[in-house]
Amino acid sequence: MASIKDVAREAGVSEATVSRALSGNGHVSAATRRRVAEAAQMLGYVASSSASSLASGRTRNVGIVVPFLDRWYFSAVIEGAQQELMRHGYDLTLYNLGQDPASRRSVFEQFLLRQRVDAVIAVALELTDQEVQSLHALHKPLVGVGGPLEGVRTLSIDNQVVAGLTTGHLVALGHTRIAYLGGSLEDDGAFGLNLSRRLGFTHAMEAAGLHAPTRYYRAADYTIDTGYSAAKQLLGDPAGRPTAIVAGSDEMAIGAVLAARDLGMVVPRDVSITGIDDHELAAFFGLTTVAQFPRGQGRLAVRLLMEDLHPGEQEDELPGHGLPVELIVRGSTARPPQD
Amino acid sequence: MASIKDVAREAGVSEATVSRALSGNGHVSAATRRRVAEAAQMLGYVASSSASSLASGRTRNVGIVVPFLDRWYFSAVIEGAQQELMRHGYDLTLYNLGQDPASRRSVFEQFLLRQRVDAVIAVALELTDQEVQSLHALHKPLVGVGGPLEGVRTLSIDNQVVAGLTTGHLVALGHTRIAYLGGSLEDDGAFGLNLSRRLGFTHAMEAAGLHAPTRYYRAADYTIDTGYSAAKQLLGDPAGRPTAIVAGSDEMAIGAVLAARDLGMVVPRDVSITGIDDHELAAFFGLTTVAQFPRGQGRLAVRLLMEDLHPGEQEDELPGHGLPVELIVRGSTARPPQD
DNA sequence: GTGAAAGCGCTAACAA
DNA sequence: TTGTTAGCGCTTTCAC
Repeated sequence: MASIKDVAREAGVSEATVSRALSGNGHVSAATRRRVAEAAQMLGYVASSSASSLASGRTRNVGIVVPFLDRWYFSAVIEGAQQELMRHGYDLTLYNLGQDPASRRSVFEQFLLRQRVDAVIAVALELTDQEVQSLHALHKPLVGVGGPLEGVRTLSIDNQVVAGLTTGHLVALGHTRIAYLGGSLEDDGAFGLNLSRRLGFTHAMEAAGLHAPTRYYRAADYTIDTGYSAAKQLLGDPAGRPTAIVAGSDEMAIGAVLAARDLGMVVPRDVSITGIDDHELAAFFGLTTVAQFPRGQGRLAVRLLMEDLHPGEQEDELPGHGLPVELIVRGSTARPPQD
Repeated sequence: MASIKDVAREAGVSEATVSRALSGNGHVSAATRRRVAEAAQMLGYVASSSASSLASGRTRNVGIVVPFLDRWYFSAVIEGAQQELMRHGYDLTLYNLGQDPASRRSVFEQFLLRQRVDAVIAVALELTDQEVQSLHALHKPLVGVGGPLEGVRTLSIDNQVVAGLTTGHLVALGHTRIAYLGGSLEDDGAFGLNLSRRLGFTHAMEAAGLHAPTRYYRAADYTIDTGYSAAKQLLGDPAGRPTAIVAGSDEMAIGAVLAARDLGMVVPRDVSITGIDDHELAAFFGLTTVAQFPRGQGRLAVRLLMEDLHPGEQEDELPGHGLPVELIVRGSTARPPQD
């Protein structure tokens, strides 16, 4: 492995100059810069990140903490963050909390403290006060994605608005008997996510002068599976069943679509169904939904961090809290059956 | 941030002793070790990874290179690897090749060369010769998961065997008109994955004295979407249609299940369908499939690396090439219709 | 614009 | 078993 010393010798300059020329910090004449660049290229020199980190105190690495990996939303956020980090020459180190409490603890008490990262992105995390403390104690730039953390800047869509959008769409189509399929309020650890979406539904209904009876509210836990079961309950009894279902996520909506089909119903002729997310499967199932853009959220989180890490280099001002969302109308919604 | 010097002072020993006590390298008396541990605990000391890396040449970090993130298989492998790495006190840095050629190049020419990782895991990568060269040029332990790389140890299931398993299952049920739905042979970049699975099917058929006509071979590209279309073609014509479909992946199989339903067929009464993977959705669709265990593959990859990185510490011998697979029989397969 | 030199915080000989 | 010492390879003052 060629070292900075080799490059210096090859280019006929001091190590300090090589460092300056390659990093862009400090003034170097154009000619020297070129000579150094050529020497580095020739020798295949790439600065050792540990030496550089130790000397400068910057690691060019960002940590991302997630509660799961194998869900569409999380991997999309990670992908977006990674892409943007790479553009800035940063690496991404992954901390997955998982379900094991011991490993969870060690993330906060060991891994994040090793001075390996310059900043941290926390994705949709539900943390104890102490864990939030640990994050703040790092004294490093910190940004949350997808869920508010005590005293942490967070990128989050307005869940109430989002649920209102799909509900409003159905109301506009003429539906009056609309049911809501969402996360349970009992274990709404996820930052009031369940509550916000449900409130968005209820408010949009009220705004239209409508009211959903209690039995039209069904709980499921964001999987196709539980969405399927809940929807079967909802649609099983032909008398007084809803003509539309607002689901709190695409997975639950897909479950509802499949449940309707299994009951011999045709979507959207017999029942309209909406989701939230624009999940990768949403298009296949022709689901009307509200897209949020997790990849963009990951990218944006990185941009915010870069603003802290390299002040004055931002290319453009960044949007604040209201992240973009978009109602995507597909084939799963239509006017209610005329009976 | 407390440094090793602070701990040394607090514990009344030299820095070297602190290092030895905390890292476990070198002999330290039990009493000293305890004192050092207490001092470290008290001061909240965690060794700086860059300083430690620079001095020791070891980073306690492993790089994982993947072509995508947002697919079930990859995130599962990553999750498994991450878990196991954490057990060993290692971090995981993520390199996603993505579709942009420039970023792809910089992974091999910049990022991996920064001495940030002790070893590399390459997941289902299709690399150019030059890229493989770059990996070898790192002179670091290297292991592939899910696809052979020139001169790299690789963990891979036997795709031919796997396809043979599902085919054999259908044959045993009495099916004779069996179709194959798999990746196209034209762009079989994925290490002959498409070819191997198809061969597994063909051989199992031959072994049973059966033969599938050319029109029973249909190409799709591992998505629900394309599986759906291909299956519709296969099942659309009631005359001479197959009684069973062997799909080369669960996604394609799920597409086939949905296509059959849309054609008014009942699975498995009218047609049996099998997949490969045991994807997270397989259980919901009642899919008979062959499970491979990507999480376990990620874990195993790490174990192999740890054997190189810390020789003589392995807890148990590791299995070699034949990774475990298991035929999972669910409701999507049954005896063929009696006509 | 460039060089000399100190030092980032740790580990690993080597001595004792 | 423990301490002393010399780096690891870079960055960053401070001179010039």
